[in-house]
Amino acid sequence: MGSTTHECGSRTVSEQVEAETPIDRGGYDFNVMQAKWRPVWEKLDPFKARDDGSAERRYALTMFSYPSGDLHMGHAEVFALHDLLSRYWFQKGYDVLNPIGWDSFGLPAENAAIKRNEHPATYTYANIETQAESIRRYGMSFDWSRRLHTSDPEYYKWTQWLFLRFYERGLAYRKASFVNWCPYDQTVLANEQVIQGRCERCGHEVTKRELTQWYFKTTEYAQRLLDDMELLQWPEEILLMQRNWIGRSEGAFANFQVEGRDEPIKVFTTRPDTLFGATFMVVAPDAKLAAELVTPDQQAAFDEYLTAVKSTTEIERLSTERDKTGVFLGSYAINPVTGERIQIWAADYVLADYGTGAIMAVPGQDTRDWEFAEKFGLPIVRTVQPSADFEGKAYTGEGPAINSANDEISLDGLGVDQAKARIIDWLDSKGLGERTINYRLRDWLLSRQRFWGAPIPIIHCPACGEVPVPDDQLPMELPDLRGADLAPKGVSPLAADREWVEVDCPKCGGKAERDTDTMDTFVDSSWYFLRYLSPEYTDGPYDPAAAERWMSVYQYVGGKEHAVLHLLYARFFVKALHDMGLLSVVEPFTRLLNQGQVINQGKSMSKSLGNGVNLGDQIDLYGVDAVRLTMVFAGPPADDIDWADMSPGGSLKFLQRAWRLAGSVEAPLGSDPSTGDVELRRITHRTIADSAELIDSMRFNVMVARIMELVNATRKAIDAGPGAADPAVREAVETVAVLLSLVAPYTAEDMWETLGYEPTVAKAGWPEVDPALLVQDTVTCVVQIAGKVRDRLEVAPDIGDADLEQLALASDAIQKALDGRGVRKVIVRAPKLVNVVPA
RNA sequence: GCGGCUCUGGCCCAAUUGGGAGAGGCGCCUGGCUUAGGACCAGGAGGUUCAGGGUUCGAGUCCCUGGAGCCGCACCA
Repeated sequence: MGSTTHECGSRTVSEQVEAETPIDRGGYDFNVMQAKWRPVWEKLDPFKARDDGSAERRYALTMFSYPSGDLHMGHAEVFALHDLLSRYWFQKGYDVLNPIGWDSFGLPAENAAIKRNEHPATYTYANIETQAESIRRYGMSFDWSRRLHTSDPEYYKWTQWLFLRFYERGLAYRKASFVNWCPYDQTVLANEQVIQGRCERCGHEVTKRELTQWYFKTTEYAQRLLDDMELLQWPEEILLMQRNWIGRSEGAFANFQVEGRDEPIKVFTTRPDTLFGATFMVVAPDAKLAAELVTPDQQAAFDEYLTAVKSTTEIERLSTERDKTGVFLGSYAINPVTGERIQIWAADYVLADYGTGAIMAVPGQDTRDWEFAEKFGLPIVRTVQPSADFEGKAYTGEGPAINSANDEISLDGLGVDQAKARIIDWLDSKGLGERTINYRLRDWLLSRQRFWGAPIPIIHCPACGEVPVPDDQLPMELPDLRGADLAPKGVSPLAADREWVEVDCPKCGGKAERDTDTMDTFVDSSWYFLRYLSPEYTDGPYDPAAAERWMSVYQYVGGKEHAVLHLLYARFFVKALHDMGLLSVVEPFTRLLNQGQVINQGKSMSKSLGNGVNLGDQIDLYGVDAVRLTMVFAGPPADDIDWADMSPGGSLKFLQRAWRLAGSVEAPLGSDPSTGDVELRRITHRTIADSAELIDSMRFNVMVARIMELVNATRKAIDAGPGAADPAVREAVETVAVLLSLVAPYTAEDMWETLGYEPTVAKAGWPEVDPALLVQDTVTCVVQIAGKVRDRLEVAPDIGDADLEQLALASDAIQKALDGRGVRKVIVRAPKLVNVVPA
C-alpha cells in the first residue's frame, strides 16, 4: 500500500473536502463552466437521434439505472466510458441513438414504502428525478426524448402484452417446485435475495418450500443461446460464464426396470460406459418419483427424511464438508447390463430439477456415489482400471474398462470414449436408452410475491382455468396500496386486496380471481432497449420498422454482475421475439463492454467498511470533467479502479493546462494549417489517427495519454518553438478541444468558444487526418548482436533488407562488438531491426 | 474442489502483438519564476517485467511448473 492509501485511511471524505482550499486555476473554474454550458446544451439538444436515413445508424446503450438513490461512483465510471463512445460516433457523423431510462420496479422501493408508510412510487420517482438531475450535470449525451420508466403503466402494459405472447406459445407456464422461502418474512425469495444462505431483509436462514410459480421456458433455447455466441463480440470471460451457466453436457438416458412397477426409471448419465458399475440408484427426495417408489414399510422413514430435507437451510446445503444423507426407499431396480437387483435410495445430493431427478449410482467412478456407498454400506465395483499409482477412492480418470461384460456385450479393454459409444449403441438397439444432451440451465422463475412489479395478466377461473387478460384490457394496473398494506403477512400484498383480486372471468363471465404475483424485474429489463426505439408507439411494444432500422444494439456498456442474469434473459427474449416474427435479429447486443468496479483501498465501497466515496463530493472538489477524465484514464476499462490510487487533482491540473492552450492561440480562426510548423502538425495528425484506433480497440486510457502528449507538444511549440501565432498551433489546439470533448465536455466547450466557434464542440466533426503527415522521413533501426542492442541507425522507412544488412554490418560499433568473430546469421526486419548472430 | 482473469519503476499504467523495457499521469528530487505556495516552467533519479524452467537469432509478450491477488461456479450425475 502506498502512502496515499494510509493518508486516505485516516481521514474521512468530508474532512478531505474541508482540507482542500480553493486555489487559483488561472481562470479555469469548473463551476462556472458547468453552470454556463449546461443550459446551452439543453437548448441546443444536439443528441437527438435523427432517424431520417441521413447517416448510418448506430445504437449505443448503457444499462439503465435502478433508482435506489443518487448516482454513485460506479455510475460515474460506466457513464464516462459509455459517453466517450457515443460522443465519438457523434463526432464521426453517425446517426447515434443514445437513450436513457429507469429500471424502476423492484423490492427496495417496496421496503422503503413500508418503512415510510407511503406508496413505492413516491420513493421511486423522487429518486429518478434526483438521478436525472445528476446525469444532466454529468454532461451525458443522452437523447432525453426517449426516456422511459418500467414502472409506468404505459410501459408495463407492454411487458404484460409480451408475457401473453410468451404464454400463448407455451413459453410461459406454471408449475409447482421447491423455491427459497424465508420463514420469518413468510415470503418467497429470489436467488439473488439469498445472501450466503440468509434472507437479505431479516437475516434469517432460508429454507425450501413447494409453491406453484410462473416460469419462462429458457431451457428450450439452451442450444441456440450457446450457438449464437459466435455472433457476439463480447468479452470472452462473459461468454464463458454463460457457457458454464447453460452447462451443456453430452451423455445418455438409460432405463432401469423396477420390480413390481411397469414404468422404468429413466436416468441421465455422462458416463454410460460405467453402467456395469451401477450398484444402486438414487432419486431426489423432493421429486414425485421418490414418493411413488417408497414401499409401505419405508414410508415413515422416508417422510421423516423428506421433512428434514425441506427444513435444511441453504447454509447447510452449501457446506462442502456436509455428510451425505439419504434413506432406502424399499424398492429395487434391475441393472440392465448385469441383471443385478439394486437398491433404490432417496438422497438430497440428487437434484429434482436436473436431468430426470434420478441417477444410477456408480461409486467406483464417481466421488459422490463413493461417499454415499461408503456411508451406507452399498456395494462398490470398479469398471475402469485406475493407473498403477492411483491411491484414491472413486476413480474418475481415463483407463481401460474392466468388469464390464455380459453374454451380449463386452466393453472390457476399451477406453472411456470408445466404451461410451459402444454401450450407447447397444442400449439404443435394445430400446433401453439413447444418446442425449442435457443442460444445467433451468427455466427462469419469473413470478414474485411482491407488489412493486408488473402484475401477471392472468385470471384464474374455477370453470375455465387460466384465462389470459384480453389485450384490450391491458394494462392490468396495480391497485393503490401503500405502507402497511405492503408488509409481509403470509400472502402476497396483491392477494390481500380482495377488491382487486375478484373479477369476472373474461371468458365465461363467472366469478374469477386475478393472479396475485408480479413479474421479476428482469422481465422489464429484457426488452427495454426495444421500447426506446419508439417510446410513444401504441400499436405494440415497439414499432417493428424502427426495430428493423436500429437493432441490434451496436455497443452495450455495463457491469459484469449481469453476466448470467440480464444478459442471458435479454438474449432469450430476443430469440423468442424473433421466433414470433416480431423481430428479425436474433441477438440484442452485438458488442459488449464490461467496465470494472470502482473500489476504495482495495475493497468494494460499503457502509460497514466506512470506505465509501461520495460522487457529489468528488464533483464539488474536482469538477465533472476531472472526475470523468480520472475514470477514463485510470486504466483499461475492464479493470477495477481503486479510487485511493487515483489522482483526480492531477486530472484537473491537466484539463486546466489544456484549457489554457485555447487562450494562447494567436492564429486567427480559419488560418490555413498547411502553412504551419510541420513537426507539430505531424504530432497532431498522428494523435488523431491513433486516437481513433485506440477508441476502436477500447484503450481509452492510452488515448488520454496521447492527448496529454499533444498538449505537452503544443505548449512547447507556443513557448519555445514556432510560437502562438503559428497556424499549426491553432490546428493542434482545435484538435485537443475535439478529442477532449469525448471525455471532458465542459472544458472542451469552453475551449471551443475561446477558439472562436459557436457551440457545440460535440458536433464539430472528427478531424480529418492528412496521411502525408503520418509518414516519417527516417526511422531508427536497432542493430543487435545476439539480441543485445549495439548500435542505432537512422534509415529511410522503405529501405530494403539487403541494403540495411549491409549498412548494419558496416557499422563501426558492430564491427567492434564482433571483435573479429565471424557472422553466422543475420536476421533483418527492415526498417526497424537487424540482429547479427556471431559464429 | 473446478474454471477464468491479473502480476512491468514508490503508485496507476504503456509497449506497433515475438524485435530498443518506458509513452502518459501521480508521487519524489533539483533548478527557475515567485513574498510564499500545494500554481506555472525546465530538468532528473528510479526496474532481475512475481519465481523457476522451456521454445527462439531474439521473450514483458508464446509453452510448462509454482507463487500471490481478484472473480465466477460449486453435490448438475
